[in-house]
Amino acid sequence: MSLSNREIADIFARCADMLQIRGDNIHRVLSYRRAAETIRALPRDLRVIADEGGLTKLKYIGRTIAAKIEEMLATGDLDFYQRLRAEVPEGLVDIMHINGVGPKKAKLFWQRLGITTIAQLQAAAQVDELVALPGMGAKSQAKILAGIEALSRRTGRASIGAALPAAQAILTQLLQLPEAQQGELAGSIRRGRETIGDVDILIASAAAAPIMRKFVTMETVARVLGHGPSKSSVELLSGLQVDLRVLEKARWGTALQYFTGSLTHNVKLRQIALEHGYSLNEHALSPVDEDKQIIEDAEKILCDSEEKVYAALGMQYVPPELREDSGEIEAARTQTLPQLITRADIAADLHMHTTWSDGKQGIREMAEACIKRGHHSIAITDHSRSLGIANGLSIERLLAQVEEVRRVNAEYGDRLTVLAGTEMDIKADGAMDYPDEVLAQLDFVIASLHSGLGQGREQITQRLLNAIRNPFVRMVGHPTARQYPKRGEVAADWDAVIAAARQHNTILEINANPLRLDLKPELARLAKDNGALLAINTDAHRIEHLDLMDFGVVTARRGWVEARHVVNTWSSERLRQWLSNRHP
DNA sequence: GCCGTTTTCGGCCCGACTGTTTTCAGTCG
Repeated sequence: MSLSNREIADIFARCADMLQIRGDNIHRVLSYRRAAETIRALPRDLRVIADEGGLTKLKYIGRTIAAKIEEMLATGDLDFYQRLRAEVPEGLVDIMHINGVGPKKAKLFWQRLGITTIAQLQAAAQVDELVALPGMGAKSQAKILAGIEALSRRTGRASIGAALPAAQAILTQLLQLPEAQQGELAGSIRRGRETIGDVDILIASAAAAPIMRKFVTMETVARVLGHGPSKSSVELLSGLQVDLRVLEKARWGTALQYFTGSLTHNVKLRQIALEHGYSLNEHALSPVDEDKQIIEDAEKILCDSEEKVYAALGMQYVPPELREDSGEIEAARTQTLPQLITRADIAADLHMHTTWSDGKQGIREMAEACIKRGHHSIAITDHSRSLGIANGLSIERLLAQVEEVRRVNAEYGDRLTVLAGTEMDIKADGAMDYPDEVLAQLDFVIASLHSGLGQGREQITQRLLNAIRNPFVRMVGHPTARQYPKRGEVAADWDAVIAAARQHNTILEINANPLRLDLKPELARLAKDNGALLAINTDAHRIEHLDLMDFGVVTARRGWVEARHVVNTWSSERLRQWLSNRHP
């Protein structure tokens, strides 16, 4: 049996943890961890890349790790991993993920008390066995117990759709304090990642204490995890962890850059700083000598904006969404970063539902709301007849809706173009849910996967290709069908899907709903690099959902997407023109 | 174990907080 990208990444991550517990060279440990991250973010199947002989061209994958990938692809297992497991009990990896426990403590519990599972550790803590260990005490033991409880409460990472409003609410509260001069969200939320581990907030102020005090006493705080003069951490009642840092306004640029990350982006930036003769940290650029030691009495460069940090390193300003060490550093050094799409470029929304199927508002209400949001065109795309649970439209109802849409469209004249469409199911057997003669009467046909999502790679790929090749299908909706945290993405040959989409001029959607964000950034980037058209749509089921567009735009930006790649940035005229041509 | 606009060898980011310590190790981001 063969292993998926995800499973291979997990095995490397576990190897890294076990190597670290064993006490191996930390840089060797980091190599495995970086390789795992590379594989996790990969938009393509490792097997395909391996067959092309391209494994060692991937970031942080050299000859040794490539050989291990080959072994896993061929045998479904990794001898190196099995040997590590024989040496280091695997339960220690879980123990290491308890907040406050690292590799050293995990090893200590194992070697002194024979503990190899979280349950054993919890039991030992409950009968005060940990306090006697070197470097441990009553507080450490209590912290570990709390950490175990937190781990069981934790449902994993929060969706950005849930985390962003919570984070903004806290930022707003803190900015109301007279001592707060400036504030912003940092970390993965600022980079627009689909899921958020914890929230980072930065405030500029000359007086940190009152801001920290306010932060740790907010009514949404469940417990205070740390409380120092420049940094505090809390866990909210919702389980979300929030970190706050307060700093001088003069150092705002270095601090915001530092705390926005990502880790690997920052590591590279620091290396570039050293090439320029500076040590870069959250406080300043500090001149260094030949041994890379900071020259104590030399004058440091303070940056009050991120632009100044990048400029000091001879680089273009890198938008936060690109800071993932996926080529943006190199592009910024050669002044060749893309001109990323912005919310202002979006002029249409081509995927939304109404009361005809499972939406909450009628066609006119959605149309009015879209005019308010500045769109020149929308597509009404209710569910098709197979999706009974969503009140999908029979052919008769669909044709009645088309008439209704035509009337509404006529009423709006030049103010708004309302396209008659459908979000049609790609059925489990690969057939389209409406016959071609019905589809021919529509302006905009979306085809989406809603059922049979557990099928194998070949079958799913074939279903997507059927849709893409259908002459009436204009777009594939939420192509991977993932829904966070309910289900992962379907397995498919995305190279083939994207190539067909390009050949047949079929749009691939970036669905803006924060639970989907599908295509994900890596696939969106692959799609635009290979010449496929994209659209960013809200899939709104009610008026408020129309405002989720920002999440889609951020996801597109993370995929290096420019306005020219996205159909719903086009003018009304160009869109009409494009739709009037039957595609090949 | 990876990587290379000084390098195929010798590096690999660095500061804040906590708890246990009397000057520091471990953890975290």
